[in-house]
Amino acid sequence: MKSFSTNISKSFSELVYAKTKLVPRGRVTTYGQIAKAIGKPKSSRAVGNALNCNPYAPVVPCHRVVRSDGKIGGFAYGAKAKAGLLAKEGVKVIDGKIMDFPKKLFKFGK
DNA sequence: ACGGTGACGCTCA
DNA sequence: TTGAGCGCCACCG
Repeated sequence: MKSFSTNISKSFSELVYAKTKLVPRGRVTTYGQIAKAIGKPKSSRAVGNALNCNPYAPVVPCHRVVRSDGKIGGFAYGAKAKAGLLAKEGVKVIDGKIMDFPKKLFKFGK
C-alpha cells in the first residue's frame, strides 16, 4: 500500500490533497487538472496514486476527482459509492460516466 | 538504484 | 464511438 510520505515537507501527495480540497460541492475535477495545478501535467497517474491512499479521507473530497474522459475512474470504497456521493451533491452519474461533465468540471485558477 | 504497480491521459485503428 | 497500446510520474520493497 502506498502509505503517505513519512516526510514532514510538502510532498507530491500533499499538494494533491491541497488542490482536491478546493473543489466545491456539486463540482468535479480530473486527475489531469490536479496534476496540471501542481505543475506536473503528466503526473495524472501519480495523482490517483496519492488519492488512493488519501489519509485526509473526510477532509479531502476525493470522490470529486474523476477521469478526463468523464468516467468515474476508481474509488477506495468502490466506484459505485463514489457515484452515489456525487449524485447526492447534484452530479448525476450513469454507468460510471458523469452527466454534463464539462459543465460540472471545476478548473484551478483557470 | 531497479523493477513492479496503479483511483490516468493521449493516440491510433 | 469504443477498445487496445504506449507513455507518463510517484511510491514501495
